[in-house]
Amino acid sequence: MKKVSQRRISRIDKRQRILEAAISVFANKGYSNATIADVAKKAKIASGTVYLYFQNKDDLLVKCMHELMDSKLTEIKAEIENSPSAREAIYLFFVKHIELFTKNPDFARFMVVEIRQSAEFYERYPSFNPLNEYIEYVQALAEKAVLEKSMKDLDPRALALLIIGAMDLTLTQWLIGGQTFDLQTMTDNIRMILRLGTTP
Amino acid sequence: MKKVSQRRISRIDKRQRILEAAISVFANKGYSNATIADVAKKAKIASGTVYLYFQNKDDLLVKCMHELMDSKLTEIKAEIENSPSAREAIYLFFVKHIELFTKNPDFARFMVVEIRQSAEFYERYPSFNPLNEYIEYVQALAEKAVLEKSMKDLDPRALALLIIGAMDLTLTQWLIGGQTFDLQTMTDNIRMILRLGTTP
Amino acid sequence: MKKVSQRRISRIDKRQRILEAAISVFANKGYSNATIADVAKKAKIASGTVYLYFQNKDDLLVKCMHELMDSKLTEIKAEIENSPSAREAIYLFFVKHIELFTKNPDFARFMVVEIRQSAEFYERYPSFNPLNEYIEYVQALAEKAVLEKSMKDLDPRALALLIIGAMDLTLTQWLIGGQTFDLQTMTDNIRMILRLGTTP
Amino acid sequence: MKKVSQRRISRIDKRQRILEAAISVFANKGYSNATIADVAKKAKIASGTVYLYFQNKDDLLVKCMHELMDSKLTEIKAEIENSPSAREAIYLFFVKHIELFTKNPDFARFMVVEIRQSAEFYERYPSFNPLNEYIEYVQALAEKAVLEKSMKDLDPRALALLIIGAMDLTLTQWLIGGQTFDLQTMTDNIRMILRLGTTP
DNA sequence: TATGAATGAGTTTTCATTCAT
DNA sequence: CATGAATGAAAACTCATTCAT
Repeated sequence: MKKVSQRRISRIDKRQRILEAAISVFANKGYSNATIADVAKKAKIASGTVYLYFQNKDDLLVKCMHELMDSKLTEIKAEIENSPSAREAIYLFFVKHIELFTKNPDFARFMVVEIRQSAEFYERYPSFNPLNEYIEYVQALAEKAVLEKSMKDLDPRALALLIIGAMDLTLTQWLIGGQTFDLQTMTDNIRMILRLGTTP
Repeated sequence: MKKVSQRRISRIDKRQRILEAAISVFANKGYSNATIADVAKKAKIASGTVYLYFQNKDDLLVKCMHELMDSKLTEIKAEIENSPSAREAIYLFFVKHIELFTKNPDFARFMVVEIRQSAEFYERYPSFNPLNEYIEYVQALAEKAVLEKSMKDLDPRALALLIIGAMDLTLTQWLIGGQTFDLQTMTDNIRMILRLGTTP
Repeated sequence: MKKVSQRRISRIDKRQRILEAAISVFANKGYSNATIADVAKKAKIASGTVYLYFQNKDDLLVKCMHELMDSKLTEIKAEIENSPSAREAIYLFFVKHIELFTKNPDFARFMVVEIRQSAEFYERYPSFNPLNEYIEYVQALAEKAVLEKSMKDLDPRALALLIIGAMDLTLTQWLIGGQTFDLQTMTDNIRMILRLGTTP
Repeated sequence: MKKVSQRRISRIDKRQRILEAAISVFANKGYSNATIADVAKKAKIASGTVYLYFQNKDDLLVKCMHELMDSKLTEIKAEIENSPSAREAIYLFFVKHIELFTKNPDFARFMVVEIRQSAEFYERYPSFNPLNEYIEYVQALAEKAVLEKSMKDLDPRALALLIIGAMDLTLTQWLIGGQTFDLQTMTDNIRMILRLGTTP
């Protein structure tokens, strides 16, 4: 309402615009081949401006990661919070994730391609493991499912890796294969696996 | 024994030395951050020599990929060919893969990190999808397992993506987490999942 | 006076400075032996800056050519426009050209040496024939002279090639011979030839 | 007849083959863009072999120059030695030169393009001025013609530069223009000029 | 805040030249 | 004499980052 807060909003907007531009550019050209000038052009700002919002190119990548993963995880969580069981929640997690990322191939490309970086990158940014939150969330759901007895007694972390690994590779193949791919079969099979060995 | 054959052997050796150096360097610094000079230094040759064996840096990456994937797939196949059932073969595939790559972290790092490249890279090298052979092989095993009735009736391709996706993410987390990770739990759970819904 | 116009002027200045540096460097080392670093050093800028004003080294050469030929041709035209006859204009063209280029040996060297490029260069830059304008201009003068009856009935194009060919080789020999060369004799003889076979 | 002399012949042949290959390659790609490997390939020898016959790439260029200019000058001289007058000899010199070089565009290209080298090149190879012999020969003919009174009293050196300059530029334009060019007109005009101001 | 011109370090790639065979 | 694999110096070009405006 006040000018100041309007300004702040505009500042946030600009930061957001840069992040979105960066995700798109990184997704399509790859982090190393993308230039700050590319990002600036897409965000319709001068390249120097990027450095008013982010420390450097690496920092921009890390912030893109968190931005994307956090916001998507929040969206997905919201959509599955009313699931009847933890098992169903895991299934829905898979489905919603696939839905969300196939709707926006740039996000999918970014997640699948850029999330893996060199060993050196991990050393430089030790906190950088954007999949962790994902894994931990699914792991928590799996723990709940086991307690609920809605699922066979599998190790929760193992289950989380299985689900997210499958999700990730499914998206990868969908992207590489020119997006011709039967995603439905994949989700059906995941549901079936989750039900295996349980009574209902 | 003859000069000629000695030369040819040494030529093959040199090519191999370059490939191995490249895999190691790419694994640790990432493809884009690695320089041809790094690779040459590691292979103990002059940097120009790399270009006698490979067209350019991209070509070197592609050849590393094929070299690594083909040779490892061959090794794994050899080890599991006497499995009592296709189901067991799939399980062993998982185990052997994990074994083989954790024994050589450079290979693991190379596989999980460098196998993903930008959309532009895939457009430039349409044949570049090194996981394809892996997926197809596991898919074939899955088809056999379903026929054998040793496994529940899951879609073979879906199962292949599940297995390899899990394998890939397991290795990724193992690498990122500083190689402290209970791989045994993971393999046990995979075996359990493969057995789910079957009689024996 | 305003900042903006100052900037623009300084931009044009810089482009011009690069062109002049390039002409000098190319003239002395030859296009292929000259490096962008040489040019930048002479222009007192960073080498990357060259690429803000020119696409690449070839482009820089082509632009030097046009810059030099166009500006010199304009200068010469201005000096001979009041000639009493077309025949005299041709003679003056020769004299002024020699004067202009001997005053600045870099230009001369650039013109006689760099104007010839490989067959490949002409294929890549089909518009690149900087002598064309020169030839066409003299040809036009020759046509006029024939109409004026101030000259014998020679083919205008042939005459243009004769004049410019002589001019070019004269400069070449003057340059190679360490600039000891009787240019006066040459111009006198050209005048005499132009008069041959005419009444006055 | 003896083995030894046969060998020597084969040595000379190989040297000749290299020279011819070099002229062709230099003519088409330009000296700087041509590689020793190109030349060797064209001469069907190994690249190292070039260095058994020539000191280095520069030396090869200089030797090509001399080879070409000397042999062609000799040919032309032989063809015009029976001319009725020195004036006619000059005219024939022009005609034969054009004939000889248009018959072999590689030679023409080489002569017109590669004969001009950077100032640095002339400094490194002070004896390198392949046109000199040409000029001196025509100059001598001109002196004779003046004595014979078959030509107007022009400075012989000036006339030589005029003739050879015209010749050179005529070839240049013929080459650049894709070899569509009326050479006959040019030679006719040269003859006319040579006759100007003389009685017969 | 925002700009975008300038910088110059860093990288891929080429190729003349050498030398072991 | 002939070979051609290996070398490594050199050069075009790119781009993250800075800073004067």
